[in-house]
Amino acid sequence: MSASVDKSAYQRIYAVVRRIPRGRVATYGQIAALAGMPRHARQVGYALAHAPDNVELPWQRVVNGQGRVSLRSRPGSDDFQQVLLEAEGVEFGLGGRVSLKKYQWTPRASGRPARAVVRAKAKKSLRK
DNA sequence: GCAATGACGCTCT
DNA sequence: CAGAGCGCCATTG
Repeated sequence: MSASVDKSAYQRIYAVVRRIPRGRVATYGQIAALAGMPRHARQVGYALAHAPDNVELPWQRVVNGQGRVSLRSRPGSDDFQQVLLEAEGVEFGLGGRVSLKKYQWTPRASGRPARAVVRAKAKKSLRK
């Protein structure tokens, strides 16, 4: 019950992550925005860290805003995630970087990253 | 209740 | 394009 303050919030994040199609990646901020918390990118990572393994959760498709695989407290896992993504068709750059411009997932699926839309959403929630 | 931490993001240099 | 700094916010000790 420690992490179950508001199960809906975490469940929301998991639902969004589960929604990511294969061969595509999403950023923490994007997931947070889609989950209803624009500025809670960090919390998304926290939620995934506490994510139960009894449910299918493609956390591997979640990367940071730099298109890089976030390092975890456990070494070696970063490589594992990259391998999984490569197996899905996602190509990494030399610095282990992915072209979000090509692989970032978009709920609208217009063929092109609707980052502007996501940004507008976040802006809407910006404090006045 | 306060202090420290963390699978992050954005801006400036 | 890459590296470093500051900001945000919930969870944990």
